[in-house]
Amino acid sequence: MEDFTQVVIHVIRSIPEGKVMSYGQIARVAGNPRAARQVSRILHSMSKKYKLPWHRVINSKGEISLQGEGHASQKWLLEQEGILFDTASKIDLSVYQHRMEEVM
DNA sequence: GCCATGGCTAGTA
DNA sequence: GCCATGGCTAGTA
Repeated sequence: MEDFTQVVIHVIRSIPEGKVMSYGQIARVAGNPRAARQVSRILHSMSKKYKLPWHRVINSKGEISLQGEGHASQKWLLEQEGILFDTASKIDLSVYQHRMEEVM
């Protein structure tokens, strides 16, 4: 596995319960600000294998990016951790975003 | 080639 | 709503 992927996985694992990070933010912390889509790719293909808290990753607008069934289960999981959604089904990032220093 | 993005602009109200 | 962005897994041979 490549370095960048390794770091992204580490960062995702470090998101505490009840907090979220955005794809772009994770990419930034991992040292490549332009690799947001990469983060989505990693989540898509490696969440199971590496037991990632995939549901704690949302987009920069505070929305769940997944569509359909995935959307519902992600929302449910986040609510179990005490995260509140507004009427537009969005999360207040100023409250729930996990702040983190750059890694490596 | 795939991906679960993000940020900026035009164009409307 | 458009489009530039970029690192590389999974699954087959």
